[in-house]
Order: sequence, then C-alpha cells, then structure tokens
Amino acid sequence: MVKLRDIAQQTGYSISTVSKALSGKGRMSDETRKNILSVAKNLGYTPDFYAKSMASKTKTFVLGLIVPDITNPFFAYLTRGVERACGETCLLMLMDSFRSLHREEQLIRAARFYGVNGVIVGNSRVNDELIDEISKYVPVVIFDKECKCDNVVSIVVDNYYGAYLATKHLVENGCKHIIHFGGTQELYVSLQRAQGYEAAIKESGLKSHIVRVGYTFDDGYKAAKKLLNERNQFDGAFCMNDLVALGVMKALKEEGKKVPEDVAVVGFDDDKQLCEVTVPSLSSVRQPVEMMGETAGKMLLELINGQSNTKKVIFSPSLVVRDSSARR
Amino acid sequence: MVKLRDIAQQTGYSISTVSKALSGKGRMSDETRKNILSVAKNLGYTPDFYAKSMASKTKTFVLGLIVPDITNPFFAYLTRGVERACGETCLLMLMDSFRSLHREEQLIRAARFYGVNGVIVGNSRVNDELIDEISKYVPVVIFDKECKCDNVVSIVVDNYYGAYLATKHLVENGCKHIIHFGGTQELYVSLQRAQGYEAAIKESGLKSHIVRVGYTFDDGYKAAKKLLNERNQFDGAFCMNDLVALGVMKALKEEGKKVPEDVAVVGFDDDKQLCEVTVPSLSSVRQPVEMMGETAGKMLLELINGQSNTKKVIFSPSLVVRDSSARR
DNA sequence: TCAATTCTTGAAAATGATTGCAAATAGATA
DNA sequence: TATCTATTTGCAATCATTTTCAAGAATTGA
Repeated sequence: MVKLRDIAQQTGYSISTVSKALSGKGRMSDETRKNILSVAKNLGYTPDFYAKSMASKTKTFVLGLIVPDITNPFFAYLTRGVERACGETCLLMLMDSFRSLHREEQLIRAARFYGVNGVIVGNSRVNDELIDEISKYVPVVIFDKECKCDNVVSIVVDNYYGAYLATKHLVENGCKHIIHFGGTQELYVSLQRAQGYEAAIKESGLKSHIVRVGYTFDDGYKAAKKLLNERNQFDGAFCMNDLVALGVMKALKEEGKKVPEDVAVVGFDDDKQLCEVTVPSLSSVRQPVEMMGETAGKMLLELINGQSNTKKVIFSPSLVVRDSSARR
Repeated sequence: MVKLRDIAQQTGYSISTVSKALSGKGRMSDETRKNILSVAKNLGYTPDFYAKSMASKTKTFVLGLIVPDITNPFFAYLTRGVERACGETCLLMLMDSFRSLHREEQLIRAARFYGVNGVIVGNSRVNDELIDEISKYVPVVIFDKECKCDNVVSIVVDNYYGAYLATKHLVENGCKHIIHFGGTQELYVSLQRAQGYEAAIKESGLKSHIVRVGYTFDDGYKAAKKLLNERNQFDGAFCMNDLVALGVMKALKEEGKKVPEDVAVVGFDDDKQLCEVTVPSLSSVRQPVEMMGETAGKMLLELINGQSNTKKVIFSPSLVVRDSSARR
C-alpha cells in the first residue's frame, strides 16, 4: 500500500510537499511538482479515503439506498434517479434486502457503520421503531410511509388519483362494465388504488366490481380465466399492476376476446420494458419513479446539510395511453 | 458531533478508557463501564467510521459489485446471485456505473477505500490496465473478460454454444430458412453468437443469413419489417437477445405471419419477465445468471481468504423452449 | 506488615492524510 | 555586503479512534 510517506522518501521531499503537489494546492516549482507526480504515478499511489476524509473536514458523501428487490424494475429505476441526484458529488451504496425483513433491519443498522451519511429506504415493511432509532443518527428518506421523526422525509405517490385517472379513461372510452383486478387487502397501496377506482365508477354512475387478485402474471391470468368461464361480462379492466394486466390479456386472448375492441385494459406502474413490448402495447399509470428517486436523493442531501425544509413530498401519477385501451 | 473526548470529559475518564468501555474490549470495573455507556447514550454518541477504520486495520467484509446498468434484468439477477453467496457472513455494496466509463473507473478506484474487501466487475468496458492496477490491492472477479493478473478470476459464458443450441433447435423443428438477427460487429459477444449460428447452419446443410441489427426492440422490429417488405422468405429467426426477438415478432404479426406456425422465433438471455409474459411466450437461450453471480461471490471470498485455486469459470447456457418455437 | 498478584486506568504512539505558518533559499536591490 | 522580497519547502498540529504498555490501586496470602 503506497502512502504519501513512500513518495516523500523516493523523491526526497517532505510529506506535506507531496500532499500539496498532488492536491495542486500549495505553490511550488514546476519541476518539483512534475517530479512528485511522476513518482506518484509510478508507485501507483491512491489516497487513503479514510485518512483523507478525516483530515480534511470536507465530507465525502456516501448515500445508502435500501431496496426490497432490485430485480423489480420499479426499484431499478428508482436507483437510477437517486444516482442522478448524486451526480459527481457523492457515491451511492445500493443494498438489496431481498424482501427479507431480517436482512432489511440488518442493512439499516449496518448502514451507519459503513460510512454512509444518509439512507434512503424504498418501500419498506420495517417497523417504525427501527426507523425512529436509526434516524437519530443518520438522516432518512423513506417511500410510501410517514414518520414523525425529525430526521425523516417521506416520499409518496398519489395512488388514489392514479387509479381514478385510469378508471375515468376507461369510462370515457365507452366501457360500461369495468372490473378492478386489485391487490390483496393488507397493502396500503392496494387500498388506495381500489378507492380511486370506486370514486371514478361512482362518479360515472356505473357499478363497481372489485376482484382481489394479487400481484403476479399468474394471479391476473387465473382470475380473468375464472371470470370468463363464469360468463361474467366485462368490457374494461383496470389492473393492480402491469403484470396482472398482462395475465388478464392472455386470458382474454385465449377466450377469443379482442383487446382493446372487446375489452380495454389498463395497468399500473408503466414498466416500459413490459408495456411497449407486448402486442397490443399496454396502457398504464405511470409513476415518475426516476424523478422520485432524484428527489429522494436531493432531499437526503438537504437533510445531511441540515436544511430540512420539507417533511413530505407527494407525486402525481399520470396516464400513458397505448393500444390496449385506445378504442377510437 | 459527539466524540470520545466529550464522553471522557463528562465522565472524568480518559479517552482510551472510554474507547475500551464502548468496544467492550478492555477490562474495567462494571461501574465505570456502566457509567460511560450511559453517558455515551445520553449524548447520542456514534463512532466516526473513518477514524475507526483508519485506526483499526480490521477487515470489514464488504463485497463490492459494479454493474453497468441495474435496470437491465441480467444484472439485477446477477446481483441476486452474489447476494446469495454473501449469505449472512458479508454485506454487498452495489454500485451502478450507468454505462459511463468514467464513472466505472471512479467506482473501481473508490471501491477499495470504502471498506470493500473485494470487487466483482460485471461486463466492463474498462481497460485491462485499471483492472491490473486495482487487483494489486483488492481481489477482483470479472465477467466476460480475461486477465493474467494474480488476483483476478474471470467468469464467462459459452455464447457460441448457446447460439448453436438455438439454431439447431430451429433446424430440428423443420425450419429451412433461418435468419440470424445479430448484434453489431464490435461486440465480442455478438461475434461468438454469430459463429455458433453459422456452425449449426453449416452442419445442417442450410444457407446462412445474418442481418446486423442491434440490441433493442426497435432494432428488431425495423429489420424484420424491412426484410418482409422486400419479400424475403424465412421461417426461422434466431435473435441476438429477447428484445430484438420481440421486435421481430411484432413485425411478423403486423405482416400477417403467425408465430410459430409460419415463423419460429428464439431469443437470447431468457429474461423471464419478458419471455413468459408475451403471447406467444418466447423461447430463449438461458444463461445461468444467478448461479454465475453466486459463483462470482464464492470465488471472490476464496480470493480474499487467499485460496485462489481457479483462474476462469466457463458456464454453459441452455435452451428454454416455449411457444414461439414449438411447432409440433 | 510486606510482598506478590490481580484489577483498573491512562499516557502515548500510531493510523495517513491536510494545512497554517515559519524557515530556508534564491534573486534583486541599495 | 547587507537588506529586502518572492519563492519554495518543511515542521508540527490536527482529525477521531485503537491499542500497547506501564503505572498505580486494590486485594490476597503468609
């Protein structure tokens, strides 16, 4: 491990001169600097991060981002947003809890020991106590959850509004029987979306019909299959997420229904890899994930710098209309 | 920021005693320890990570994983594999270079200062010099690249064989005119796949037809569209990756060709989110990504522990047959 | 009561860098 | 030659912690 001392010995200069030569701060003859620089390069010198950030009081920021499942595109794009907020000024440490509560707790605790100056927790099931505890030591930004703690900023999406938008869109496209293929009841997100759906339905004088399905392709497929076999008539489907929507579409196709002519379908999440690639392409409610990530990063940096002006940021989703619901 | 000195002043003990009390290492009276601990808690003391890890030269057992694009499912699953190798014994630090060469270099250099004991570099474009340099200080595992350096293990996939498998499968399903929708020529991976395709074609006495396309959905779509408009006849398509395959399928559908009846299609990468979700579901060549990640993690741990027995690990891909190529 | 032993505690060096200030050197001017 | 200025360089303190070693206090046994 090459240190300043080694370079000093090689060149015959003092440690401080070497330091100044490398940082470009001190004044010295060109010859000296050139000499030192070349020796440093030869020896393959790299500054010790810890020593450096201890000696100079300029903090090098490391932001920690904890996600439940990195293979989920939602979190992948979230990551990208945070990264953008980091820019060149700080590094991002991404930790995947793999949906394990235990691991998530472990990671949250570990974060503050690994030189992390702040933590972003994406969509966590961790109990509030842990967040409270950790936020005493390290600023925290958290998704889809609120916290009274000083050091915490919440970032949420208006799921209600997104569901409302999607349903309204189906109504405006002439759908008369719109089924909501929803998630399980425990999840707050599911509840919000179901309520948004109901509001739009009621407003339009239609009858609401909610099926509790789940979150996977299979969940959507099976539920739709069952409904169709039971001769349930419907001409619109607002689905919990894109995967469910695709499952529904597959069932429809198998049963000889055309999308969007017979049944219009809208998903949620707007996973582009999925929505734009299928035939027909899938309409979906888009959350501005990347921007949310960027905002999270910015908020966290503000918190770290002690300028926490905001407690909560709410994002509005928008509707992306593609072929699966374009009836006209 | 509360430091040891503050606790020392409050309690009247020396800094070193305080340090020992907190770390639990030194021997001292219970009273002293209890006293120090409570004051530390009151003041909300948190150890300075930098000072700590500078003073104690202890290993942290954090593995660094650098990927070019975390939104790419391939790397997301790779990550999952590495995580599995980590288990409970070490933590994973994931860094995304966002396909920026500059950032990748920055990350590789930075890695060894963040308490990272080893680095896994996924699919890097970084020049070998940097790898050589960094591997002097920290063990490295690298994908799709080889390196003579002592501290480096390479992990590669037999792309040639994968392409061969896919093409052979099309032949066995009765295809007579199989087109390869390939990637650009620069990429080593593209070249290997094209060669595997050619070998299988030659072996079967058919005529090879390679179209240099690219890597995106649009690339596949446009190329297929063009071929069909030019009245090029083909009944089989082996594509560079799944996205290209889906593009080709969309073009086929638009031109009234049925998959797999008129044209059988096979992709590469076996991105499940894509392959299983489309209609028809897409046959694809599967790389054992997750296992590759796990192996990478294990290799790295071995390197760290100084038992580097292996220099290179080659993985065999396999073919996953789904509806898009199932003719019988 | 004295020596031996154990327990508790603190002084000080080390970690690898930064940085203000002083010293040394060189060149220029009187 | 002495003085002054500008330039170049290095000393030493600092950062927050760990850790070794030794000193001092308390306890034990004879």
